[in-house]
Amino acid sequence: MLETYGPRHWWPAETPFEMCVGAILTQNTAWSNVEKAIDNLKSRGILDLESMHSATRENIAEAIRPSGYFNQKARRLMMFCDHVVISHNGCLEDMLYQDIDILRRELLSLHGIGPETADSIILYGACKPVFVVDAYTIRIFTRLGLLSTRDYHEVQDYFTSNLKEDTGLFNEYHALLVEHGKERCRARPACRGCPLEEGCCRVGL
DNA sequence: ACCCAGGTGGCCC
DNA sequence: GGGCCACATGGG
Repeated sequence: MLETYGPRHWWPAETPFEMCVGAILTQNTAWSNVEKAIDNLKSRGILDLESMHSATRENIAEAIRPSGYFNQKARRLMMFCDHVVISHNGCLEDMLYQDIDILRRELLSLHGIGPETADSIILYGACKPVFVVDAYTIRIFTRLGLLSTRDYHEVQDYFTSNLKEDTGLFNEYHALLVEHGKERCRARPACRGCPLEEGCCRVGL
């Protein structure tokens, strides 16, 4: 995948806060829609912790409308901001640079942040070695016959017990799996990220 | 007119 | 623990 696609340079964000916002906005949503939402937040001047924390829910919701689930996600973003302000004196870095297990439990305690969003923030926001599992990862490895469970932590254990614990490796691997998973199958367009047929995708297996 | 997208939480059994 | 549902916009 690395040879085919090249380094992905993830996460596509200019600040840790923007990274966290993107992680929430991309839940079950195409990244192209998230980009529109991020641009709207930026042009409204509410893509930093203090500004978003003091913004109204309506203003946030209107800005992120293109990313879908905008009412739900506006609340989730506000709760994330509230948490950083209340529990970390408004300093996101203080939150991110904690012990990795403490940070994970803290993120999971927030409404609307589940295992994938939490791990994305830990890997790409805090730069700590946690393997991120998503729908593409499960689909690709199930098709390869290497996975027989869809349980998040069982899948995660499969990777972390077979890979060197390395932030750079985990960063690139997950990003490449997403790139591969998005690729449309040449033979059968309905099939994405299918590694099973000759010439089906750009990655030969 | 479909189907899917870098999930999560609630509810049911 | 697993199976369904709501949440919502935009692109193929």
